[in-house]
Amino acid sequence: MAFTIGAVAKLSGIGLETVRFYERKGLIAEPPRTDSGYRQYPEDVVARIRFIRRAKELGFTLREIIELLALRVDTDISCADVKRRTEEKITVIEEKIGDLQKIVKALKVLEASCSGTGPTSECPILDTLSIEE
Amino acid sequence: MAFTIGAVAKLSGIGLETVRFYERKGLIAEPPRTDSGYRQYPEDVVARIRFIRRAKELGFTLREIIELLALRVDTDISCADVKRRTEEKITVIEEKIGDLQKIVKALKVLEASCSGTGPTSECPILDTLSIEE
DNA sequence: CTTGACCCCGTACTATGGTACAGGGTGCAT
DNA sequence: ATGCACCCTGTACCATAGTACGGGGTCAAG
Repeated sequence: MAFTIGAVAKLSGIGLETVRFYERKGLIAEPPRTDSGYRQYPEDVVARIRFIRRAKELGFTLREIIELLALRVDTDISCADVKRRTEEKITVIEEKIGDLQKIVKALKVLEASCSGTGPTSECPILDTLSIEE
Repeated sequence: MAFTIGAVAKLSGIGLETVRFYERKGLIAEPPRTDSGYRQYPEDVVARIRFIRRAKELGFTLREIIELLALRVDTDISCADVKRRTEEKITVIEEKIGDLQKIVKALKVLEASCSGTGPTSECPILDTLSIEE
């Protein structure tokens, strides 16, 4: 028993339009159709979409997820490639965390410099942003 | 002596097209024009664009920067508003850092589970992503 | 045999922050 | 007076990840 697109969307927790979007983007294969043109999904597409969802939650972009999915079926590629991609992703995210921590630090300095009283014309935060360096 | 758009772009370190883009978005005012239609910028627009650049570096979106710039000239608004916005921004960014740290933690668990040998069909990283929860 | 829920396609639109033309006009120096 | 750098407008395009909608066809229950 094949799934309709609506059933797939419901079971995998994404919108129906998103299923078609993923098909267009090559994340899921074009399914067979009924005579009337309705998509007929094999059950495993739900697992595939859940894979996509989890990878997205872990910060992989759709492009990267396409690559991860391709790795799964390419027997010439070793598990080491997957491990390497994971390590690269960790590095990139850790860099992003570092950037954001610098930003928070700078914002906290600004915040501490402001007493929270008086007009904006004397606001040390805006003053600091306005200073030409 | 007014600046041409090219001079403004060079002095403030952004692209010429971006200056026009900021004008369309309401980040900088429409400048007076010469008879032939050339934009004639007052010098302070350079400082304004630098303000925009620094605020962007601190994680403010263009929309938020428009608001910050508006606060500067609205005398009815107090410095406390600026401080509050800064605090909100700090909170949002700290939440984002927390999310990314969770992601890194999860990726590190995956990475540690993988010996880096063997085919992808036995890769614990892909297996974990594939598990239905 | 009709009504409502579901499906089809194609296109356009959302937000974010720009970038890249095409097809002109202008300003200045040689 | 002509060549080159610079400017103008308007529109379209980039990536990212979808969402919305119009105008139609289909399926199943009552």
